Amino acid sequence: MQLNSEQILYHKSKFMAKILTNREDNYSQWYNDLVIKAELADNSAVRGCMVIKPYGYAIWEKIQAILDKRFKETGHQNAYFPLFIPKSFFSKEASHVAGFAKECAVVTHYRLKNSPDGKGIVVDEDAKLEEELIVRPTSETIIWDTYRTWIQSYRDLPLLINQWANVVRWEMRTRLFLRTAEFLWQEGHTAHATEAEAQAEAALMLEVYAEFLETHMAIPVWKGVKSPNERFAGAVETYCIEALMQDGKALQAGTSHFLGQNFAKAFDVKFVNKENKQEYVWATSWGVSTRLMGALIMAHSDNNGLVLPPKLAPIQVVIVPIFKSDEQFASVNEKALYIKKQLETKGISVKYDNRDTQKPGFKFAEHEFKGVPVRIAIGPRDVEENTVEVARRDTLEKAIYQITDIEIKIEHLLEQIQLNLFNKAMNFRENNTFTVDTWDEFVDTIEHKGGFVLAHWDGTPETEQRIKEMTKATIRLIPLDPKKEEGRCILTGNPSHFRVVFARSY
RNA sequence: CGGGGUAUAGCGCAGUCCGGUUAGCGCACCUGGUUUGGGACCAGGGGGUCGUAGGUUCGAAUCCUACUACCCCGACCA
Repeated sequence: MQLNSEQILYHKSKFMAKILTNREDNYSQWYNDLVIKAELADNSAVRGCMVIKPYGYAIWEKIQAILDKRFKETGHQNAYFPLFIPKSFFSKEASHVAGFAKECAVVTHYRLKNSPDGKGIVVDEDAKLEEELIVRPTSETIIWDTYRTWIQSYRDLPLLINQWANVVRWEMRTRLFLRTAEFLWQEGHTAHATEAEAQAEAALMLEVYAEFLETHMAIPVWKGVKSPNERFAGAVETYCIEALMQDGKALQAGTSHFLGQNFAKAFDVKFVNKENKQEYVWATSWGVSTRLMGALIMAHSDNNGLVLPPKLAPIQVVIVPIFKSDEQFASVNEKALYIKKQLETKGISVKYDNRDTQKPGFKFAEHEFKGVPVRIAIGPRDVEENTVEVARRDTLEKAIYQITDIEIKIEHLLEQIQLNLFNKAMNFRENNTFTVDTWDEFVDTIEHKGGFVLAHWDGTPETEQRIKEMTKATIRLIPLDPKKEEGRCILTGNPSHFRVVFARSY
C-alpha cells in the first residue's frame, strides 16, 4: 500500500494551497518556504530577528528538555547571568574581543524623550551611560568576572554551570534559525582545578551533543577539533560536531571549547590548591543553539514538507476520524479515543484531530506538511473490521493495522521511523563523503559534488586561508583520532600525516 | 556594506510602461445549505490610508524625489 509519486504530485498540483518550492530547484527557497509554511518561525518586524511560532518553539522545548536532563545528569546546574555586559569586560581577553567586536550591539543610552518638533520620540542625549553596555554575544566575560567571587578554594571546584539564554550577534546576513541576529541557546561554563579535568569536561560535553544529535535528531555527526582559523575567540582548543545537510553543505551543530586559563587570567580567577598555593583555574564553555532547528529541518525534510524524527516531534501521532453520519462519527469517535488512550499509556504524544471544520484530506495534507511522523486514519470500514489505516511520514507508506495491541505496534513503528531517518541521513553522508589527493580533484569535488571532502593539508593557517579564498571551502574539522596516512597537501604539496575534513558550510 | 529585486486585503498576485468610473483576481475568512476513506461544492458576504513622506497634476496605485522594510547574491559568522 504505497502512495506513488505520481499520485502525490496529482494531489499537490490539483489542490495544493501551500506551495513548497522544489528542493532540487532552489534549496534556500525550499528551506525558507518550509520554515514559514510549516509554521516554525516567521521573519519579524526587527531586521534579522525571527519570531519562533508555537510549533517551532515546541520542537525547541523538546530539544531543551532532553539536553537539560543530560546536563543535569552530568552534574551541571542552571543559572542566569545578565543580558548586558560592561564594555570594559570585553577588552580583557584580547582574542575574545577581536572575535566578537564586529558584531556587538551596544547600549549607549537609558532614556527616551518626546522629540522637540513634537513628532515621535528621540534618544535623550542627557541620558548617556557612563559605561556603555554590550548586549551579550556570549557570556564568558560576565561569567568569569562573577566566578572570581565564587571561587576561592579547590573545594569550590569544579564549578559546573549552564545557562539557557538569548544572545545577539549583529550578523550582516541572516537566515531563519541558521543565522539570526538574536538567537536562543544554552551555554555551559565550567571551572576546574586541573587542565586534564577541563579537557575531560570539554570532551564529555562534545559527546553529549554528538549523542543527542544522533539518537534524538537522527543526524549523524563527525566529531573533531577546529583548525586555528575556525577556533572560538579566546579558546585554546575548539571541539565541534559537524553535520551534512541535503544540499551537500556542512553545518556546525555544536561546539565545546577548552579555554585553558585564558579567561581565568583575564579575570583573575584563582583558587588555593591543597598545597595552599594560588593557581589559575582551568575553563571550558560549550553551546548549542536554535541553529539545531535549521539542522533538523534540512537533514530530513522533503518536497512534501517537514519530516520530524519521532523523538523531537511535538505531535508523534495524529488520529484523523472519517465519517459521514452522526452515528458513524459516534462509533469512529469511540474507537479513536480508545486508540489515543492506548497510545498515551506508552507515553506517545497524540493529537486527535476531530475538527469538524476541515475534511480528512485537508488534515492529511496539513499534518504531512508539518512532519507528523505517524498518521492514523479511522473510518466506518475500520470500525467494522477493527482496523486503522497507518501512514508513516518518512516513507509515505500506508498500511492497515489491526487495533489489537495498537500501542505496541505504533511504539515500534516510531522507533523504526527514528532509525530509518538516521540511516537515511547516514547513507547520504557516506555517499557524499569523498577522498581526494589532487588540487584539481579537490576543486572539482567541492564545486560539483559538495559534501565532505577528505584531503591532506600542510597544517598551516595560511594554506587553509588560501583554500578558502579559492574554493569557499573550509576545514570543518580535524579528526580527533586521525588515521596516520602520509600524503601531500593538496594545495602546497608539503608533507601531511593525516587527512582533514573540508566542506563548504553554513 | 556592495550588486540585484520586491512593496496593492491575512497570504499569493494582476493593474503601474501609456495617470481618468466604485482598485480587481485566486486562496484564506464569515453566514447558510449540501458534503466528509487524500487539500469539497453552491449561494451570499466582510475586509484596502495601494510601504512612508513629499512633489507634479483638474485628477496619482500609476509620473518624479527622498526614505524605510523585506527577499536574493556576495564579503563576515554559530
